[in-house]
Amino acid sequence: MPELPEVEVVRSGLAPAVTDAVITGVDVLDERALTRHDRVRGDFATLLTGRRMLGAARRGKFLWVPLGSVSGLTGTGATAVSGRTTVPGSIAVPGATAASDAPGEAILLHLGMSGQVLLREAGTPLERHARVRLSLEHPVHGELAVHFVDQRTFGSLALDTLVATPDGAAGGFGVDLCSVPSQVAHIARDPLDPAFDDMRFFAALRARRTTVKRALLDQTLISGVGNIYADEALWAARVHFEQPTASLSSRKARELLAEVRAVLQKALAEGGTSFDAQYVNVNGAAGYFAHSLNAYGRQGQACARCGGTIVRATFMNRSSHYCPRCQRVR
DNA sequence: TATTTTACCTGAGGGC
DNA sequence: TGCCCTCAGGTAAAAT
Repeated sequence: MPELPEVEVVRSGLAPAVTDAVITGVDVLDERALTRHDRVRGDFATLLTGRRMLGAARRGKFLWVPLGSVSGLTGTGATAVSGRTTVPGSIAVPGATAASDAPGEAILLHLGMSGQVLLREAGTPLERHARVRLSLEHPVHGELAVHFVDQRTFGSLALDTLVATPDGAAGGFGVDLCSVPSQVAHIARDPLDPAFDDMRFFAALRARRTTVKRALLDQTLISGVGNIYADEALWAARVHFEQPTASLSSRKARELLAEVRAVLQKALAEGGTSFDAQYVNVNGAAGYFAHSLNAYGRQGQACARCGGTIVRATFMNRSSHYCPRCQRVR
């Protein structure tokens, strides 16, 4: 499932292909892929066509592509047929940097449960669950296509407005701009973000009247952590998933945050976690971190640390995996 | 206001 | 073989 490492793998693969590319066409194959897009702003395809992409950024599990101004050719021939908007002719503007390129908008993207962003050569046949296709003209790589593929349709794209970050730091990983899409503004920074405030996180943990795994999954407290890496970090820190946050000692809270960072970084180094075809990088390749899991999905198997048996418990209508011998509520 | 629960969604896999 | 049911889980809205 796409959590921070998987989304970062997608971002880093996407960035070189989209930076300075111009969107020459947008195919919306399934409107459900645009549930985050506010139709009042206008038609998604029309709004995007002719825009220049300035890079690829990420905070937690959210991705966004800041956009430059509409190219000079937009409005000279953009057509929309059955959801397809196309600007005829070459509209690549390599190296163009106008004052109007100040990014005020971005393509927002969330992979949901099963979303994939695939980088394809122009004309590549669409995948079975392809929802949106962006056709690009890149000054170096030429014609490219970005396919947004999503089996369960929990993922979504939108054109969103960028808003300033309250702390004045860069909005996310991959950009220097001190702004984030409005739909990401309420999401906390992720623990790999240099601007993540450890002390603020610890204070929030103490103030919450909840349990530790709920807190780790709360994207307004710390972003990027999902069910898999929450279980792994809790296992590594020897913390039970139902430990009340207010009862965590300062030392244990620091240890837990360190383990969250460690597990995310290790997963990132291994290309993310793939259990099936639901997570792949922009080239369609799977990650290897599933081989390194110590708790998630290992119910009935021996704990690698103490030899106890890993248990799967029901938690928030999903699952939680832990070792009852070395992860106890204290 | 803070926290918890539910809806959304599709395909794989198991049981009959 | 085919049908039905359960399960997976991130986000946001609804409920408590």
